[in-house]
Amino acid sequence: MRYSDTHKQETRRKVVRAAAAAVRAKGPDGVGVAEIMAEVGLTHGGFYAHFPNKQTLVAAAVEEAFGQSRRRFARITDGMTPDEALTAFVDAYVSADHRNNPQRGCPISTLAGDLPRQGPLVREAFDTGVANLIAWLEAWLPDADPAARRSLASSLLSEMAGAVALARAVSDEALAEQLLDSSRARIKARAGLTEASA
Amino acid sequence: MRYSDTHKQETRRKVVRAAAAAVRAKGPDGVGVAEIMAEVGLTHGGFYAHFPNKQTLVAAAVEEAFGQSRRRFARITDGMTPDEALTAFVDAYVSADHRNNPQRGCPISTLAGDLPRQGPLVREAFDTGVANLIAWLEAWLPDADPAARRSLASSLLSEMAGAVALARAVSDEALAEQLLDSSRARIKARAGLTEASA
DNA sequence: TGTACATCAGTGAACGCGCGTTCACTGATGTAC
DNA sequence: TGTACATCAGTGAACGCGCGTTCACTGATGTAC
Repeated sequence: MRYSDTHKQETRRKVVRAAAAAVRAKGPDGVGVAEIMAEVGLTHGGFYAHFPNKQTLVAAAVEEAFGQSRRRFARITDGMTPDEALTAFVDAYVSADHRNNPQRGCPISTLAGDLPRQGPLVREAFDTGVANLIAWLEAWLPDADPAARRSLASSLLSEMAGAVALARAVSDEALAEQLLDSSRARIKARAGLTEASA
Repeated sequence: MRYSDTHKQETRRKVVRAAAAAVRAKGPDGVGVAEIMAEVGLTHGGFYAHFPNKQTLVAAAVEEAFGQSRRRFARITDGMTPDEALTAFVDAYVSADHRNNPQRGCPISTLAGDLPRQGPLVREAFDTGVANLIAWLEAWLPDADPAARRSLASSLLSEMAGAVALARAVSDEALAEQLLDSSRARIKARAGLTEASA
């Protein structure tokens, strides 16, 4: 079967999107090539018409996952003031919904632990994603000297990613909720969005 | 070969200690039973004289890892005031040394991402370790109402674990350093240990 | 317009490999006599 | 004190399985004539 000009690119896109979800849900080493191909309705043998190896797909999946998050938040926060945007971001990130849906969430909280064991292509894609997100946060933070804003952005990202990863790691629901609630309130306070209380 | 009364228990202990290091270095699914047994000078077949299955060993390894951390910090902070102890803890936790030595570090920053995919025995051991560490931190925090102290302890732990996990995840050394430096300074400030600056 | 052909995305069997687990066996040593 | 025996921690071959990757093949369709 020969296909139209764009068919191959469309298939590749579908595979990358399926991988972006699967990799976040099960980890890079927890999903198989065959599993991802089956999700798109294909067999595993065809994989190598699109990617030289699994690592390349995983790297593309990490990029796609960062891209999805970026686009979603750009859409949601469109037209908002920096304060409103940052509030929306923190509320969405440090939330039970995010905790319960890693497959469509931020790749940082899902994949950080797997990254040290990944190949250079994957790590490069991850580095870019992290640096971009820090820059994004910086841009939303209230005025201050740039170094302090950068440091605060780093610190807030570490707490956000840590809280969500920890909330997923523990099986005690009450503990998970406490971790999310505590960090959500304190992150917003630290970003100058509300007065601290919780 | 028949062995002395305590021989079996000693072997078991060695296996668990080897597993505690290996699991933190490579993740629960990244180490094999044969690899751990070989590290103790044994062959894989003997494993099942000590453990019914791999999950049980991983759970014991997680407990052992938490125990090691707890004992080390109890030793280090012995005789210190709460402020000194907390400072020592944060400085050691959010450090390049901790980042570069996951095999003898805190299991939370290493294993959080793997936990959702682990069996109930492992998750139980992890929950206990997290709850204990939060309680430990609480006890060191300056007076305030208990709910606020608990919330602050949760929040600080999330940032510490997140910063170390992120610093390991990125391959850009400068970015890793920035993540650690930012969080270390801000965590200490938040815990009332120094005036914020970085 | 119609036809023969080349293309190449996708198929599915096969590969080598490492994994967790099983099992028949070994042999040093504590114990019973 | 000396000896025969039972024990059981540890051995190493073997198992079934799933993985990433390879490869000979297929067949629908764009293209050349």
